[in-house]
Amino acid sequence: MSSHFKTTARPTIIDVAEAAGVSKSTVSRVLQGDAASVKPDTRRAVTRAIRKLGYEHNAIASMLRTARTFMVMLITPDIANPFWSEVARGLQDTLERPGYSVVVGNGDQDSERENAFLKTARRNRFDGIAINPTKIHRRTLLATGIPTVILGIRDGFAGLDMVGSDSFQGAFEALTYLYQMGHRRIGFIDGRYVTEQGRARAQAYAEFLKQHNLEPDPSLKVEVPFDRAGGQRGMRVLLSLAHRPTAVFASNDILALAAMQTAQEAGLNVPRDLSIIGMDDIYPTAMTMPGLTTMAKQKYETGCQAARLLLERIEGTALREARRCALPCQLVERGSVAPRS
Amino acid sequence: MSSHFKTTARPTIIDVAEAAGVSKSTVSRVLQGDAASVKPDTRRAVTRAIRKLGYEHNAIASMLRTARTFMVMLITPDIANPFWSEVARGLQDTLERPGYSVVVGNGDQDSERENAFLKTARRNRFDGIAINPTKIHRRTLLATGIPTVILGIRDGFAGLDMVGSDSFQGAFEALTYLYQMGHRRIGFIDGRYVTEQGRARAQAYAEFLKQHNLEPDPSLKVEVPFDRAGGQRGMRVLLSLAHRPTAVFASNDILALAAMQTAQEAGLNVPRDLSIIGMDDIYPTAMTMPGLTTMAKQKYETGCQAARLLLERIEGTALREARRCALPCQLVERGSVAPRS
DNA sequence: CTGAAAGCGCTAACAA
DNA sequence: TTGTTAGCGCTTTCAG
Repeated sequence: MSSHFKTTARPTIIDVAEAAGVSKSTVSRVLQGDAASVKPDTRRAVTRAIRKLGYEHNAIASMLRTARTFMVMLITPDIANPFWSEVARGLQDTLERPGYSVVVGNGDQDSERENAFLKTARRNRFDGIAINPTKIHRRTLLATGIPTVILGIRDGFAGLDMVGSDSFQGAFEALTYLYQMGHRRIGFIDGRYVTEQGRARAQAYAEFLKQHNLEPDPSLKVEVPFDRAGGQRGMRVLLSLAHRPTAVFASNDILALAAMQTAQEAGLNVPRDLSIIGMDDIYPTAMTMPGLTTMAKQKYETGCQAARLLLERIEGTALREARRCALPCQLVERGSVAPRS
Repeated sequence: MSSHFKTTARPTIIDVAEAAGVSKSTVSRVLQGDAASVKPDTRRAVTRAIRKLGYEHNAIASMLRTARTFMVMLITPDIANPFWSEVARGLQDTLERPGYSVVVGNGDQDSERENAFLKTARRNRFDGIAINPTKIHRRTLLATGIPTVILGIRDGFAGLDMVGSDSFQGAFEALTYLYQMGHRRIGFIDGRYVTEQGRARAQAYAEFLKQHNLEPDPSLKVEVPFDRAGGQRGMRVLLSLAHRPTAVFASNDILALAAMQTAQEAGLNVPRDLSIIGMDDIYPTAMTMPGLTTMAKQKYETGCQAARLLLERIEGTALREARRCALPCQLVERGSVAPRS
């Protein structure tokens, strides 16, 4: 079967105008739903002509004229990462109603790639940008001249709207929860960001120990890269300790899941022998046995909220002040944490 | 800190022309890298002016003129589904090089939503469409007049390029693998599609039984919806059988994972008491204990290949014939299958 | 309430 | 090799 698409010359607003016996301004008016300024009869005639000719509005032409594209660029490290794909979903769903499309760019923690997407956003005159910056600086973002919202709570982005999760609160509550379950010797697998960020969890850990008068034991805290191998290594280190922890908090679910797997492979029963709690609440946490207890970040909601801030900025209804919106993490109990035996 | 973005009037090609003392055509030529037809000196002068003025090419204007947008619409049921986000990644990575941006639309198995995205693609004069159609028909797609590639191997889309996985082969090999591991009594948790598709796996199951002279036992095959609850129910039914299977094949990993969890909750040891194999190879399969053995679909590669076909279609270098590309599934052994004891 | 006219910023013949 | 010219299809004053 041969493949071919109709390449008929599409009718323009002028064709419609002729067919309806009016001027193109009038057609344009009904197209824009300018209700008040077009007589019902005229409107009907135009509508009929539109349908008859199969006319389809050319958004490109109107973009050129109005300098509005209804396009938003979303830049995250990787859309295939379930965390970001959920944020993306929230952003898209919220932006869809008012008619925006979103282009997603995978920055891959790479300066050149992030910049390339920024460039596309500028060249294509996008109306907005939502970005989780890894290698991009505040100045660069401001210089685009395009309304921008930062995904994640980060320092060094003054003057830009920001929405993310309250990691400090999340980590603190995770630790407090373990404490309430009777745990006193709590390990901490700390993901090390490539960038400077992410100190919130470590600060929460320190603060937690202090508040509960727990002796800080350096051997209980292990810093690893933010991936499966890291979680594996972190757990191995903790298991090798003469005086093992009874519970472990990991900076995110990837680490926690890998840690749990590692503990199980070592013959431990989770949560009987060891409790584990993570952070983020990504898709796989419900799939394991036991399910992973975690401090859920509101990923979808983050995307929605980012979209709202961005819309206000684009439409100019926002206050001049940059806003910072930290959504709280919420405990989701699944089964990887038990009272200390 | 107040938020404000420079809203300087951007310089146009004319400003550059003036500054460089040439005509705008010349500027346009160097902008398009029309190397042969611009004297090096002139080119340099223009380049300098561009940099000096901070000129940035206006893609919208050139879209209007050239009728090319370098935009592609990707429509899948849900980008937050790890399966589709991987396909998306492949598509994006491949389309990025030649300068295309991709807008992702979440169809949600909803006719209206799918149609809305198609409409956006038309109004914005997108150059291409990649879609996994759930409620959209061939005619509608053809009528867009936009080069389109179907994601997934499906009937009823004659005349359109198509790329997906060979589910029949995948299912057949999964079953054969179980057979080779000594299993003879093999359960089948069959995901029921909303649409008519997806019979390939059931056909493979039937064919497999026949080839190996295994008596078809209706009680071993249970049809369920394609979600976690389905997998759970499927496994419960199989476990309730007087004569239980020793191995189970599930239509996809979501079902398989839920089934495995259910079996474990029932006190079975996987794979010692029961072997389980899935299909797709989604992200969480590596996170469970044991890891899920599965027939991997080449998701990323599907996206890449779809992009390639689409590019050929857009650039008109493709044959007229529609192409159908079925990528083979590959066995990934993780630990949920063991020889029959 | 409707029409005429002037572009938005760029590309692409066609001349020179 | 470069410039001139005529739009791409739409929106938006400004008149009437």
